[in-house]
Amino acid sequence: MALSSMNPRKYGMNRDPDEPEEGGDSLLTDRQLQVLKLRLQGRSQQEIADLLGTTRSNVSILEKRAHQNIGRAERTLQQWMMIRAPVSVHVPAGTDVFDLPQMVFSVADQKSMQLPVTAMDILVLLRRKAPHLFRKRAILKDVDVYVTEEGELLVMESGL
Amino acid sequence: MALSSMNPRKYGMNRDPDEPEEGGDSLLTDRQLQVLKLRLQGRSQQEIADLLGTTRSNVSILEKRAHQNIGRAERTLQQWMMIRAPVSVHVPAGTDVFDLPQMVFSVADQKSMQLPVTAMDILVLLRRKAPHLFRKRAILKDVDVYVTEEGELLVMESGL
DNA sequence: CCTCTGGCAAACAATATTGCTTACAACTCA
DNA sequence: TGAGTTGTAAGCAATATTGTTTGCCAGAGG
Repeated sequence: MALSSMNPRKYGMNRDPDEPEEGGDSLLTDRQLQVLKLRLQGRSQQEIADLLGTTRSNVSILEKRAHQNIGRAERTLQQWMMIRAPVSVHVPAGTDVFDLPQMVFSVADQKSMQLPVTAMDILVLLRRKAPHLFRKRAILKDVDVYVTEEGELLVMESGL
Repeated sequence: MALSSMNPRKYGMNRDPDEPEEGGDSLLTDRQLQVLKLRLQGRSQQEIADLLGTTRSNVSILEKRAHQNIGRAERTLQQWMMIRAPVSVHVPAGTDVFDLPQMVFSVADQKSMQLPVTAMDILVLLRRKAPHLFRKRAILKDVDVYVTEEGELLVMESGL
Protein backbone atom coordinates (compact mmCIF):
# COMPACT_ATOMS: atom_id res chain seq x y z
CA MET A 1 0.00 0.00 0.00
CA ALA A 2 1.35 3.32 -0.97
CA LEU A 3 1.96 5.61 1.95
CA SER A 4 0.56 8.45 -0.04
CA SER A 5 -2.95 7.21 0.39
CA MET A 6 -2.58 8.05 4.06
CA ASN A 7 -1.51 11.56 3.16
CA PRO A 8 -4.40 12.83 1.11
CA ARG A 9 -2.97 16.30 0.88
CA LYS A 10 -4.01 18.79 -1.66
CA TYR A 11 -1.68 20.13 -4.23
CA GLY A 12 0.91 22.37 -2.70
CA MET A 13 -0.32 21.86 0.82
CA ASN A 14 2.69 21.27 3.00
CA ARG A 15 1.58 22.25 6.47
CA ASP A 16 -1.46 21.86 8.64
CA PRO A 17 -3.16 25.21 9.10
CA ASP A 18 -5.12 23.91 12.10
CA GLU A 19 -2.01 23.49 14.16
CA PRO A 20 -0.83 26.97 15.09
CA GLU A 21 2.79 25.78 14.84
CA GLU A 22 3.28 26.39 18.56
CA GLY A 23 7.00 26.80 18.34
CA GLY A 24 8.24 23.32 17.70
CA ASP A 25 8.78 23.17 13.99
CA SER A 26 11.88 22.76 11.92
CA LEU A 27 12.86 23.56 8.38
CA LEU A 28 12.24 20.04 7.20
CA THR A 29 8.74 19.38 5.96
CA ASP A 30 7.00 16.05 6.48
CA ARG A 31 7.63 15.15 2.91
CA GLN A 32 11.31 15.95 3.13
CA LEU A 33 11.65 13.96 6.36
CA GLN A 34 10.04 10.91 4.83
CA VAL A 35 12.48 11.00 1.97
CA LEU A 36 15.50 11.51 4.20
CA LYS A 37 14.58 8.64 6.48
CA LEU A 38 13.90 6.21 3.67
CA ARG A 39 17.09 7.32 1.96
CA LEU A 40 19.06 6.61 5.10
CA GLN A 41 17.63 3.12 5.06
CA GLY A 42 19.27 2.58 1.73
CA ARG A 43 16.22 2.82 -0.51
CA SER A 44 16.53 4.07 -4.04
CA GLN A 45 14.70 7.17 -5.17
CA GLN A 46 12.46 5.03 -7.34
CA GLU A 47 11.45 2.81 -4.43
CA ILE A 48 10.64 5.86 -2.35
CA ALA A 49 8.67 7.39 -5.19
CA ASP A 50 6.52 4.27 -5.33
CA LEU A 51 6.06 4.23 -1.56
CA LEU A 52 5.07 7.87 -1.43
CA GLY A 53 3.05 7.72 -4.61
CA THR A 54 4.93 10.29 -6.63
CA THR A 55 7.62 10.47 -9.26
CA ARG A 56 11.29 9.66 -8.94
CA SER A 57 12.28 13.18 -9.95
CA ASN A 58 10.13 14.59 -7.25
CA VAL A 59 11.86 12.47 -4.65
CA SER A 60 15.18 13.72 -5.95
CA ILE A 61 14.12 17.32 -5.51
CA LEU A 62 12.63 16.70 -2.10
CA GLU A 63 15.91 15.20 -1.05
CA LYS A 64 17.89 18.06 -2.51
CA ARG A 65 15.78 20.71 -0.84
CA ALA A 66 16.00 18.85 2.45
CA HIS A 67 19.79 19.00 2.32
CA GLN A 68 19.59 22.65 1.29
CA ASN A 69 17.56 23.35 4.39
CA ILE A 70 20.00 21.50 6.59
CA GLY A 71 22.79 23.61 5.13
CA ARG A 72 20.80 26.74 5.76
CA ALA A 73 20.26 25.71 9.35
CA GLU A 74 23.98 25.17 9.81
CA ARG A 75 24.90 28.52 8.33
CA THR A 76 22.25 30.25 10.37
CA LEU A 77 23.66 28.96 13.63
CA GLN A 78 27.21 29.77 12.57
CA GLN A 79 26.17 33.30 11.72
CA TRP A 80 24.37 33.65 15.01
CA MET A 81 27.35 32.44 16.93
CA MET A 82 29.70 34.76 15.06
CA ILE A 83 27.74 37.91 15.76
CA ARG A 84 27.10 36.84 19.34
CA ALA A 85 30.58 35.67 20.28
CA PRO A 86 32.37 38.17 22.50
CA VAL A 87 35.67 36.38 21.88
CA SER A 88 37.08 35.88 18.41
CA VAL A 89 40.67 34.91 17.79
CA HIS A 90 42.49 34.88 14.51
CA VAL A 91 44.84 31.92 14.30
CA PRO A 92 47.47 31.96 11.54
CA ALA A 93 48.39 28.77 9.72
CA GLY A 94 51.23 26.90 11.34
CA THR A 95 50.19 27.70 14.88
CA ASP A 96 50.76 24.96 17.42
CA VAL A 97 47.42 23.69 18.67
CA PHE A 98 48.77 23.69 22.18
CA ASP A 99 49.14 27.46 21.99
CA LEU A 100 45.50 27.83 21.08
CA PRO A 101 43.88 27.72 24.52
CA GLN A 102 46.32 30.34 25.70
CA MET A 103 45.34 32.62 22.82
CA VAL A 104 41.67 32.21 23.56
CA PHE A 105 42.06 32.83 27.26
CA SER A 106 44.18 35.90 26.73
CA VAL A 107 41.51 37.48 24.55
CA ALA A 108 38.88 36.57 27.14
CA ASP A 109 41.03 38.11 29.85
CA GLN A 110 41.29 41.33 27.90
CA LYS A 111 37.52 41.59 28.11
CA SER A 112 37.63 40.42 31.72
CA MET A 113 35.47 37.45 30.84
CA GLN A 114 35.73 34.10 32.50
CA LEU A 115 35.04 31.32 30.03
CA PRO A 116 33.34 28.19 31.32
CA VAL A 117 35.79 25.97 29.46
CA THR A 118 39.13 24.45 30.30
CA ALA A 119 42.15 24.36 28.05
CA MET A 120 41.46 20.72 27.43
CA ASP A 121 37.85 21.44 26.50
CA ILE A 122 39.12 23.78 23.83
CA LEU A 123 41.53 21.26 22.40
CA VAL A 124 38.97 18.47 22.37
CA LEU A 125 36.21 20.58 20.87
CA LEU A 126 38.29 22.16 18.16
CA ARG A 127 39.78 18.85 17.11
CA ARG A 128 36.33 17.41 16.85
CA LYS A 129 34.72 20.30 15.04
CA ALA A 130 37.29 20.70 12.32
CA PRO A 131 39.64 17.73 12.10
CA HIS A 132 40.57 18.63 8.55
CA LEU A 133 42.10 21.89 9.69
CA PHE A 134 44.68 20.13 11.87
CA ARG A 135 47.68 17.96 11.17
CA LYS A 136 49.48 16.59 14.16
CA ARG A 137 50.09 19.65 16.28
CA ALA A 138 49.95 22.18 13.47
CA ILE A 139 47.03 24.19 12.16
CA LEU A 140 46.92 24.02 8.38
CA LYS A 141 45.05 27.13 7.32
CA ASP A 142 44.25 30.51 8.77
CA VAL A 143 41.22 30.08 10.98
CA ASP A 144 39.07 32.16 13.26
CA VAL A 145 37.92 30.80 16.58
CA TYR A 146 34.78 32.16 18.21
CA VAL A 147 33.72 31.57 21.79
CA THR A 148 30.42 32.58 23.36
CA GLU A 149 29.85 33.38 26.98
CA GLU A 150 28.24 29.99 27.39
CA GLY A 151 31.41 28.28 26.22
CA GLU A 152 30.25 27.26 22.77
CA LEU A 153 33.04 27.09 20.24
CA LEU A 154 33.16 27.64 16.50
CA VAL A 155 36.09 27.28 14.13
CA MET A 156 35.92 28.77 10.68
CA GLU A 157 38.41 29.12 7.90
CA SER A 158 39.34 32.77 7.67
CA GLY A 159 37.52 34.56 4.91
CA LEU A 160 34.50 32.35 4.54
CA MET B 1 21.78 59.65 8.78
CA ALA B 2 19.30 56.87 8.84
CA LEU B 3 20.68 53.60 7.57
CA SER B 4 17.47 53.01 5.73
CA SER B 5 18.34 55.57 3.10
CA MET B 6 21.09 53.24 2.00
CA ASN B 7 18.60 50.43 1.70
CA PRO B 8 16.01 51.79 -0.69
CA ARG B 9 14.06 48.54 -0.81
CA LYS B 10 10.54 48.26 -1.94
CA TYR B 11 7.75 47.04 0.23
CA GLY B 12 8.09 43.39 0.97
CA MET B 13 11.33 42.99 -0.92
CA ASN B 14 13.68 41.02 1.27
CA ARG B 15 16.09 39.44 -1.13
CA ASP B 16 18.02 40.37 -4.23
CA PRO B 17 16.60 38.52 -7.22
CA ASP B 18 19.72 39.27 -9.27
CA GLU B 19 21.89 37.12 -7.05
CA PRO B 20 21.01 33.51 -7.76
CA GLU B 21 21.55 32.67 -4.07
CA GLU B 22 24.49 30.42 -4.93
CA GLY B 23 24.19 28.33 -1.82
CA GLY B 24 25.50 30.53 0.90
CA ASP B 25 22.42 31.94 2.52
CA SER B 26 21.01 31.56 5.98
CA LEU B 27 17.62 31.94 7.53
CA LEU B 28 18.36 35.39 8.84
CA THR B 29 17.45 38.19 6.48
CA ASP B 30 19.50 41.35 6.24
CA ARG B 31 16.89 43.19 8.21
CA GLN B 32 16.85 40.62 10.96
CA LEU B 33 20.64 40.61 11.15
CA GLN B 34 20.78 44.37 11.50
CA VAL B 35 18.38 44.24 14.41
CA LEU B 36 20.19 41.37 16.11
CA LYS B 37 23.56 43.06 15.87
CA LEU B 38 22.33 46.39 17.16
CA ARG B 39 20.43 44.66 19.93
CA LEU B 40 23.61 42.86 20.98
CA GLN B 41 25.24 46.26 21.27
CA GLY B 42 22.71 47.17 23.89
CA ARG B 43 20.52 49.49 21.81
CA SER B 44 16.86 49.84 22.59
CA GLN B 45 14.24 48.93 20.04
CA GLN B 46 13.34 52.58 19.63
CA GLU B 47 16.94 53.55 18.89
CA ILE B 48 17.16 50.83 16.29
CA ALA B 49 13.86 51.85 14.78
CA ASP B 50 15.21 55.35 14.29
CA LEU B 51 18.46 54.06 12.83
CA LEU B 52 16.70 51.78 10.37
CA GLY B 53 13.95 54.25 9.63
CA THR B 54 11.01 52.19 10.76
CA THR B 55 8.75 51.75 13.77
CA ARG B 56 9.57 50.34 17.19
CA SER B 57 6.97 47.60 16.78
CA ASN B 58 8.54 46.56 13.54
CA VAL B 59 11.90 46.17 15.21
CA SER B 60 10.27 44.07 17.88
CA ILE B 61 8.80 41.72 15.32
CA LEU B 62 12.01 41.55 13.29
CA GLU B 63 13.81 40.56 16.45
CA LYS B 64 11.19 38.00 17.34
CA ARG B 65 11.22 36.40 13.92
CA ALA B 66 15.00 36.31 13.95
CA HIS B 67 14.98 34.31 17.18
CA GLN B 68 12.25 32.10 15.77
CA ASN B 69 14.48 31.32 12.82
CA ILE B 70 17.42 30.55 15.06
CA GLY B 71 15.22 28.15 17.01
CA ARG B 72 14.09 26.55 13.80
CA ALA B 73 17.68 26.11 12.73
CA GLU B 74 18.52 24.43 16.03
CA ARG B 75 15.59 22.06 15.86
CA THR B 76 16.37 21.26 12.25
CA LEU B 77 19.89 20.16 13.04
CA GLN B 78 18.74 18.18 16.06
CA GLN B 79 16.16 16.41 13.95
CA TRP B 80 18.73 15.69 11.28
CA MET B 81 21.16 14.30 13.78
CA MET B 82 18.50 12.13 15.41
CA ILE B 83 17.39 10.45 12.21
CA ARG B 84 20.95 10.09 11.04
CA ALA B 85 22.56 8.80 14.20
CA PRO B 86 23.24 5.06 14.03
CA VAL B 87 23.81 4.99 17.80
CA SER B 88 21.17 6.11 20.27
CA VAL B 89 21.34 5.28 23.93
CA HIS B 90 18.63 5.74 26.49
CA VAL B 91 20.11 6.86 29.80
CA PRO B 92 17.88 6.63 32.89
CA ALA B 93 18.00 9.31 35.54
CA GLY B 94 20.51 8.59 38.25
CA THR B 95 23.08 7.05 35.95
CA ASP B 96 26.68 7.76 36.82
CA VAL B 97 28.24 9.89 34.11
CA PHE B 98 31.32 7.74 34.19
CA ASP B 99 29.25 4.80 33.01
CA LEU B 100 28.06 6.74 30.00
CA PRO B 101 30.99 6.23 27.64
CA GLN B 102 30.79 2.51 28.28
CA MET B 103 27.10 2.50 27.38
CA VAL B 104 27.74 4.37 24.17
CA PHE B 105 30.61 2.17 23.12
CA SER B 106 28.70 -1.00 23.82
CA VAL B 107 25.87 0.07 21.54
CA ALA B 108 28.40 1.02 18.89
CA ASP B 109 30.06 -2.36 19.24
CA GLN B 110 26.76 -4.13 18.73
CA LYS B 111 26.59 -2.47 15.33
CA SER B 112 30.28 -3.12 14.82
CA MET B 113 30.94 0.57 14.47
CA GLN B 114 34.11 2.28 15.54
CA LEU B 115 33.37 5.72 16.87
CA PRO B 116 36.01 8.39 16.30
CA VAL B 117 35.67 9.59 19.89
CA THR B 118 37.34 8.67 23.13
CA ALA B 119 35.62 8.16 26.45
CA MET B 120 36.91 11.51 27.55
CA ASP B 121 35.57 13.20 24.44
CA ILE B 122 32.14 11.91 25.37
CA LEU B 123 32.35 13.17 28.91
CA VAL B 124 33.60 16.58 27.90
CA LEU B 125 31.09 17.01 25.10
CA LEU B 126 28.06 15.91 27.04
CA ARG B 127 28.94 18.07 30.01
CA ARG B 128 29.27 21.02 27.70
CA LYS B 129 26.14 20.43 25.68
CA ALA B 130 23.75 19.96 28.57
CA PRO B 131 25.25 21.09 31.87
CA HIS B 132 21.78 21.43 33.37
CA LEU B 133 21.17 17.73 33.00
CA PHE B 134 24.10 16.83 35.26
CA ARG B 135 24.78 17.21 38.94
CA LYS B 136 28.14 16.08 40.13
CA ARG B 137 28.43 12.57 38.77
CA ALA B 138 24.70 11.91 38.44
CA ILE B 139 22.38 12.44 35.52
CA LEU B 140 19.23 14.21 36.64
CA LYS B 141 16.60 13.26 34.06
CA ASP B 142 16.07 10.52 31.55
CA VAL B 143 18.01 11.47 28.46
CA ASP B 144 18.76 10.04 25.05
CA VAL B 145 22.24 10.27 23.62
CA TYR B 146 22.77 10.18 19.88
CA VAL B 147 26.09 9.66 18.14
CA THR B 148 26.73 9.91 14.42
CA GLU B 149 29.39 8.09 12.48
CA GLU B 150 31.39 11.29 12.38
CA GLY B 151 31.43 11.45 16.16
CA GLU B 152 28.95 14.26 16.62
CA LEU B 153 27.02 14.03 19.86
CA LEU B 154 23.53 15.11 20.87
CA VAL B 155 21.85 14.89 24.25
CA MET B 156 18.12 15.29 24.53
CA GLU B 157 15.70 14.90 27.39
CA SER B 158 13.70 11.78 26.74
CA GLY B 159 10.31 12.50 25.26
CA LEU B 160 10.94 15.84 23.69
C1' DC C 1 0.74 60.22 37.52
C1' DC C 2 3.90 59.94 33.17
C1' DT C 3 7.56 57.93 30.36
C1' DC C 4 10.41 54.50 28.56
C1' DT C 5 10.50 49.98 27.39
C1' DG C 6 9.00 45.82 25.24
C1' DG C 7 5.58 41.91 23.64
C1' DC C 8 2.01 40.91 20.71
C1' DA C 9 -2.25 40.87 17.50
C1' DA C 10 -4.29 41.65 13.00
C1' DA C 11 -3.84 42.95 8.46
C1' DC C 12 -1.59 43.78 3.88
C1' DA C 13 1.38 43.49 -0.41
C1' DA C 14 5.33 41.41 -2.12
C1' DT C 15 8.29 37.76 -2.33
C1' DA C 16 9.89 32.85 -1.14
C1' DT C 17 9.23 28.21 -0.74
C1' DT C 18 7.04 23.83 -1.54
C1' DG C 19 5.29 19.65 -3.89
C1' DC C 20 4.62 18.29 -8.20
C1' DT C 21 5.07 17.23 -13.31
C1' DT C 22 7.54 16.59 -17.68
C1' DA C 23 11.66 16.27 -19.99
C1' DC C 24 16.51 15.69 -20.74
C1' DA C 25 21.33 14.42 -19.37
C1' DA C 26 25.02 11.68 -17.06
C1' DC C 27 26.80 8.00 -14.59
C1' DT C 28 27.68 3.02 -13.21
C1' DC C 29 27.40 -1.79 -13.86
C1' DA C 30 26.34 -5.86 -16.19
C1' DT D 1 24.51 -2.16 -25.63
C1' DG D 2 20.78 -1.58 -22.03
C1' DA D 3 19.00 -1.12 -17.43
C1' DG D 4 19.15 1.08 -12.99
C1' DT D 5 20.53 5.04 -10.86
C1' DT D 6 20.65 10.06 -9.91
C1' DG D 7 20.88 15.19 -10.97
C1' DT D 8 18.63 19.03 -12.76
C1' DA D 9 15.91 22.55 -15.42
C1' DA D 10 11.51 24.98 -16.28
C1' DG D 11 7.05 25.84 -14.92
C1' DC D 12 2.73 25.84 -12.10
C1' DA D 13 -0.65 26.24 -8.16
C1' DA D 14 -0.87 26.58 -3.34
C1' DT D 15 0.98 27.92 0.78
C1' DA D 16 4.61 30.32 3.87
C1' DT D 17 7.31 34.00 5.13
C1' DT D 18 8.73 38.81 5.35
C1' DG D 19 8.64 43.77 6.23
C1' DT D 20 5.56 46.88 7.32
C1' DT D 21 1.74 49.56 9.74
C1' DT D 22 -1.54 50.60 13.50
C1' DG D 23 -3.01 49.79 17.88
C1' DC D 24 -3.37 47.78 22.51
C1' DC D 25 -1.37 46.11 26.77
C1' DA D 26 2.08 45.41 30.69
C1' DG D 27 5.97 46.13 33.66
C1' DA D 28 9.65 49.26 35.58
C1' DG D 29 11.08 53.55 37.39
C1' DG D 30 10.93 58.01 38.00
